[in-house]
Amino acid sequence: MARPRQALLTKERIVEAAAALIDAEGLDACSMRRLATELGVQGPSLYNHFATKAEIVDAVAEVVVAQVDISVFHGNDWREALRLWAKSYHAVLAAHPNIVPVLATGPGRRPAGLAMAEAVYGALIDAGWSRARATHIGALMRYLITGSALGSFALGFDADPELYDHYPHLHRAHELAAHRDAVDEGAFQLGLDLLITSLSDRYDLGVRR
Amino acid sequence: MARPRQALLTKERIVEAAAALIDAEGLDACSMRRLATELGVQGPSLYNHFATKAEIVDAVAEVVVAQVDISVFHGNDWREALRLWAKSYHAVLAAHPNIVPVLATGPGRRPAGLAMAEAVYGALIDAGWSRARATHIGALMRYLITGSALGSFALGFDADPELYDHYPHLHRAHELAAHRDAVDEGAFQLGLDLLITSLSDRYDLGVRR
DNA sequence: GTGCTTAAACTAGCGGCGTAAGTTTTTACA
DNA sequence: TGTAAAAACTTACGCCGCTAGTTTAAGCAC
Repeated sequence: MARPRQALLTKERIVEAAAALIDAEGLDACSMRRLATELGVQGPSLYNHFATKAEIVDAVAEVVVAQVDISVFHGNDWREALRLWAKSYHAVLAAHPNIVPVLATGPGRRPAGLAMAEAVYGALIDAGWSRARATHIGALMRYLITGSALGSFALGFDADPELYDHYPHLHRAHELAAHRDAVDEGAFQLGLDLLITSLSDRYDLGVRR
Repeated sequence: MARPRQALLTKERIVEAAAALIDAEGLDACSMRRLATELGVQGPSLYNHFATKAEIVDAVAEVVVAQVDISVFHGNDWREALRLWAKSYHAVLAAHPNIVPVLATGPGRRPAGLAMAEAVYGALIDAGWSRARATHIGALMRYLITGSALGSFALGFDADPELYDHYPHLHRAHELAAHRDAVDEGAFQLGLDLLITSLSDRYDLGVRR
């Protein structure tokens, strides 16, 4: 087939298919040939629309980050805004866990990531935090959110019960996987609570740097 | 060459070379052929000592985690122990950043990882935290530590100043990379402080579940 | 309308990847 | 001393990202 009368591919179609493939089968499954197959096309044809595979994956990351609600930074106290944003971010990553390793390396040049950084940092600055502290708080929130999204704590423990025979306190660790949601959600909620309440305490004491 | 009079490879030599290669050039550079070359051997020879590449990488992760100081859980108050352990863990990961993605998926079946989980969880249980809360706190610490080790927050922002023209609060974001250590260390220290002091407050109030 | 440039598909192929299979030689033990 | 296991080798398979060159259609200038 040479150039078709109607283009088979668009950037949007490619990104959509890549996102679906990554969600369904993981980053490794999303090879250029496989992705092309999903789109009914040969592998190298994708290079007519993206220069590299990294650009495609980046575009997927972009649409995922764009789903995070940053409107909460308007009209809310910085504490409440931070909490709502973190929950939204966490929920988005929970819905697309396979792309998290890409996001964990930072906003890079992605508009949605930069817009999010702008919103978070701006809100903290406007609240009166020093530039250094606002940066730290932003980084810290990212550590918590991506750290929790990156690998399930509960699933990090092998399910083989015998493995824990020699670790007296871990004798029920093989049950963690069954309570995955409660464990991982509970830890995230606790972390968010602890961080925001203690930041709030400092703030109220006037310690903003 | 057939079987040599003196074995060219041992598990230890392979793991040592793999660790050095990963530290120096990253996970991607550590291919079976490349690793074999470093050891003066052909690629498939490695399979006489390890069944898969994953086993080699896992062994590297094991020796890295084994460097974390878990002796601090003996003879220290749980708060102080947690703080000292977290700093040690953080320092180890900072010294071997390229292996962090492997650790971030959890202890799996690695003895050092399990021993660490045992020490942390055991200390929290012994201090009087409920099983659920001890699990949450352990997970939370891992989120903070691996989250901060995984990707530098400071380096996550592209160095191109023009990129930030349309983000009023980010106009100095391109300078972050230059202060990478201060930013990343400051955020981690802040997070550790906030988490431990607020956990300590709850604990002192008798809220241990 | 004709001709030129560009776009978007194709096929073929390069070097690298993890790993399987089979070969050769040495070592260790019955 | 004969045999089995160990540890190196070579060869090869099917993936991978990506490049080069080809073909045909589309869009635009004159």
